[in-house]
Amino acid sequence: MLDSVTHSTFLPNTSFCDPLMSWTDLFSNEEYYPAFEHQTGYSFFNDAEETKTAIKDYADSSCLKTSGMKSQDCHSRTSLQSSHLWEFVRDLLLSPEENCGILEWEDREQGIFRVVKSEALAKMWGQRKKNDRMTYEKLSRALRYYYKTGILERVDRRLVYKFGKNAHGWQEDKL
DNA sequence: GCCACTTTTCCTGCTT
DNA sequence: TAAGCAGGAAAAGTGG
Repeated sequence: MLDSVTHSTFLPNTSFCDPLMSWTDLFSNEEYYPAFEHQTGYSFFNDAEETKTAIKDYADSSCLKTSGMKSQDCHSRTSLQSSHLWEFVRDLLLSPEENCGILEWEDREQGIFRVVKSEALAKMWGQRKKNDRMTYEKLSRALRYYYKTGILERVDRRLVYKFGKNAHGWQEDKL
C-alpha cells in the first residue's frame, strides 16, 4: 500500500532539509512523527498513534532495510533514494510543499514544469549525489540527455521541461 | 575486466 | 553582458 508513497510525502518539512538522512534515521526519530499527524495522505489512519504504527511497520519491513535494498527496488519509491535525476525531479514536483518553490507545474496534465530556482535545484541534486560542484548548467545537460530517451520532451521556453512518453509516475491519476 | 547505461565535466556556439 | 539552451566529446561511476 505504501510503496508509492514517497519519502517526502511522509515528511514534507524534513526530507529536503536533510536529503542524506536515511529512512532508519527518520523513523527512529520521534521528533518527526508529529509531522505525519496532519498529513492528508494519512487520513485513512484513524489517529496519530495508528499512523505512527503503520509507518514504523513499514520502516521495519524488509524492503526498507538498507542492507537489503536494491536500487531497482527503491528507485521509484522515494525522492531521496531515486537513482535517476528525472525521478528526483519528478518526486520533487510531486511534493510541492517541500520543494520550496524550486520547481512548479506549468501544465500538470501535460507534464510541463518549470525550474524556478535553478541554483537551488542544482544544489539539492548535488547534495543528493554528494557532489558539491554540481551546477545548474551540468544538471540541465543531464536533463537534455533525457530528450533522446523520451523521458523528457523539449519545450521551447527557458527553464521549462516536459515529461515524455517514457516517463512514469508523474501523472496524478497514475500514482 | 568488459559492457551498457547514466551522469558529470568541459566545451563552443547560439539565443534570450 | 549574463544566463540559459543545444549538443558534441570524453570520462567517471555503477551494476550486471
